[in-house]
Amino acid sequence: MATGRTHRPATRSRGIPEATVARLPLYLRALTALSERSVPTVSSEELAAAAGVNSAKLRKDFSYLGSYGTRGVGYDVEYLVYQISRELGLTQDWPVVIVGIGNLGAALANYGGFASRGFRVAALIDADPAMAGKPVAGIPVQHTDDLEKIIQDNGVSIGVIATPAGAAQQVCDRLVAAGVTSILNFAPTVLNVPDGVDVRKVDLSIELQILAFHEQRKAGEESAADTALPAAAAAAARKASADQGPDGDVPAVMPA
Amino acid sequence: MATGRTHRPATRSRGIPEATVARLPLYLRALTALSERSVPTVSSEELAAAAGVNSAKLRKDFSYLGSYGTRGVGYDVEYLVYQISRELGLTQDWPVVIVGIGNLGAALANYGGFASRGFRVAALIDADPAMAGKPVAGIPVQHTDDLEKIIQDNGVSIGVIATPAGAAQQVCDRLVAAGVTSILNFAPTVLNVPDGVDVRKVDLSIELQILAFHEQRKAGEESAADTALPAAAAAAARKASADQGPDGDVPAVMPA
DNA sequence: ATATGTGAATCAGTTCACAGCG
DNA sequence: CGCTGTGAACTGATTCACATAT
Repeated sequence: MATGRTHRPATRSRGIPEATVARLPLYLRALTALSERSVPTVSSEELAAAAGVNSAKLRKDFSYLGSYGTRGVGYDVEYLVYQISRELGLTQDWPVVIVGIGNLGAALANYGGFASRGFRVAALIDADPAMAGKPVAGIPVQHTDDLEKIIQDNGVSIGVIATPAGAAQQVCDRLVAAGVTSILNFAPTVLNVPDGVDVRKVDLSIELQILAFHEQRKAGEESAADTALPAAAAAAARKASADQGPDGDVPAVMPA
Repeated sequence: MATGRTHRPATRSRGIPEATVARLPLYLRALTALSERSVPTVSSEELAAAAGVNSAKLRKDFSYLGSYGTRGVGYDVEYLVYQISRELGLTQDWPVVIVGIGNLGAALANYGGFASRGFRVAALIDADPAMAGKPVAGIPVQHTDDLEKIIQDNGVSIGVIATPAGAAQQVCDRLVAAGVTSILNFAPTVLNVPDGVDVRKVDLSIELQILAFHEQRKAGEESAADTALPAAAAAAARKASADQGPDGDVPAVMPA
């Protein structure tokens, strides 16, 4: 194996690991903050601390983009901001549609994070005829019937789904058919999409369940889970947060 | 070196990989749907398809929980629902507070995903005195001043931060000091927490930037198919702000 | 002297492929 | 048989540690 095809051309922007891509926005945010404070340069150590990662990882990440630092000195903040922005495709304008203007959709439309950084809410779409024409975040809601036309007229390639779960796949199919190739899904459903379409999901319920898992573990670390405790011990367990062993173990057991 | 932190090879299958934990809610959702349709058993193949993963991964995941399947048959739906629920800590009640009742916080309070599965919105907290007493999703908003008391009175161990970025760390510190040990952060900030506190973040802006990265690459790839000449056809899509402009370097990226 | 950039080592997660059980 | 459960191989990500450049 490994005959041939393994070596990548060392040119930048080819083959950046997914995990690295996912951290670039984090670095960018930290750098932007530094830029606003007119900090001219930053070391991998400092920047890593600001982004909440370790410095070796950060350097490795940046090495995939190219050699943008200066040995013995650090990284030029402005220059890095520009390079990362470009790498992420933020130097261009991305029109986005939000489908499903309920509580969440409306909140997203109003969310500042959308407007910043090259993302522009091009249209809001909802299935409820009563919503049609009503402005949300200053943008009139349009009816689902016109979805395809809206996508095409605005050259939209990124769609946000904030519909109820039951409608999500259907909306997704229509978005994809109309030309959308990236979807951010807030509906609690697994979306099926053809190859070439990226889906990222944001799922509140899943995040909470993951937290609950760890929370449960903290609360009863030694008692096996064989017996489902009635567990109203949550309140009692709270106080245990104060004590944390240095290298752990021997967690306080809390009887109800 | 690194102080050989051997993961605990506990007597039983304690030590479920993080990646597996993150998928359990997905399986649970698929199983719940089957359960509602009164499907008695399901194979790893079918369930994997419903959850959007591959079947080997699913079987491996389940193997960390124990041997809950029957060879030649599959998994008992009801039984698995119970086992996964228990593993995730969903057989108990988790009171949750939401801090920051703006558009997003209100949407979260109204979100159905919260109410289901053992999570209960115990309180809504906001810094705006004008909000105090106003009901959101049927729950009166309380003022930040009372945060500590609210946490303690309700035995809250999971907090959701939906404040503006500037307030998030401060809120986080107070939550942790009051006994919260799991935080779901919607604010676009890296939170610093002591050991023993779990943070998960949900960041719209980051997700969009990741999508933009892939989107940009799709656009650029159509022409650079390794064989074709550098046709200008798809170059139109790629705005080609390729290298630094002759004059200003200042990128026109505005943060928020 | 100092901090980057990167091979090499390590660790985590995924997939394979088949033994083992119903 | 069919389908689970799992060692083994593999792939990807992280961390280490130091040569390298300023």
